Amino acid sequence: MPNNQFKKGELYSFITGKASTAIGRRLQKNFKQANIEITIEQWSVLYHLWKEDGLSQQQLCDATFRDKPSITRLVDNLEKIKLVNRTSSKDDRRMNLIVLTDTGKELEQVCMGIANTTLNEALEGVTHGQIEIAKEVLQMVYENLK
Amino acid sequence: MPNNQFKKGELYSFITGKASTAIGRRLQKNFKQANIEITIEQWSVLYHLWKEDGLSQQQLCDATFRDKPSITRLVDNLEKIKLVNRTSSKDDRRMNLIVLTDTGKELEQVCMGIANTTLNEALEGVTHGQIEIAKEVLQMVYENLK
DNA sequence: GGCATATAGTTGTTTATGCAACTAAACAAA
DNA sequence: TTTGTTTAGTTGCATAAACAACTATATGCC
Repeated sequence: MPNNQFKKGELYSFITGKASTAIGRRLQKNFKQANIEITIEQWSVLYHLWKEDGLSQQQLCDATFRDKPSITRLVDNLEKIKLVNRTSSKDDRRMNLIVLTDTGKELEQVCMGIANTTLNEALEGVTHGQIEIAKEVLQMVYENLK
Repeated sequence: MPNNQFKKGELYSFITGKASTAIGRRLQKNFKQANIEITIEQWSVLYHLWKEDGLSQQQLCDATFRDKPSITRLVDNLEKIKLVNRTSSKDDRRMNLIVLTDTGKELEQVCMGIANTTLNEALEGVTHGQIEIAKEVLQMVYENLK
């Protein structure tokens, strides 16, 4: 992909990822309107726990593309608002298994509903084919830089 | 775009924007390797000043999709490392015009080179057609949520 | 001119990120 | 068993984001 195929202005949109930023902001706003007081970062952790409860912090790092300090502090804050608990693993005492509280579990339905609504707002007028290609490109970019 | 066209796992990539995050991190790393000590957020401000020097903070907000406090503090930090100066406008004394220092101007060549290289790394193996569609989708998402 | 309103920018607070340095447990090799 | 290495997680520090509340200047209207 030679340089000269890009105009500077186009380059910028890619790097700063304004579209995904916009989705994140909208999601946060939609959570707030539903009186759900969690950040999108917290949501992204909960999202993986809803799929599989009791993940270790390291597994959450891999799943959310965050580093260990970020997960430490996100889990700190999720514990503070009583949505998850740390329980140290019996197999390997180095590991914390992060387990949803009942309140944490109860949030899944409504949060995933809001996430779906938000995505539909974001993708209005975009065809299924376009979405598939966009996903492919994003995935390739991610793989290239891994 | 009905809900059932999305699997949950796909939804997630869109919202968290891991690809653009990855590009940002790589860019930062490439700057660091070239001994350029600026953040990608600072770069995104400089980028617009290189295109047009003497923008107001409000213009930088619009250009970078950031809010006013964010720009205030990015300009604070850019002033601290002596890459820009605030000069209050004579036409409208409410406005600060942000002007590149000589050092700030000198960074353009090498920084834009690194940005281009980074983008080429990121987009290796992605066709021009795919990129065009991805850009369209991101633009539509942004417009939908504006 | 004087008052209401809009606009430009700043400050405070909470949350999150990235990096480096750290502790503690597990594991592997001699 | 002791020594060195890897792995899991935490802490400290600087930078940045989002939101609300604030100051100061400009503008529009009577």
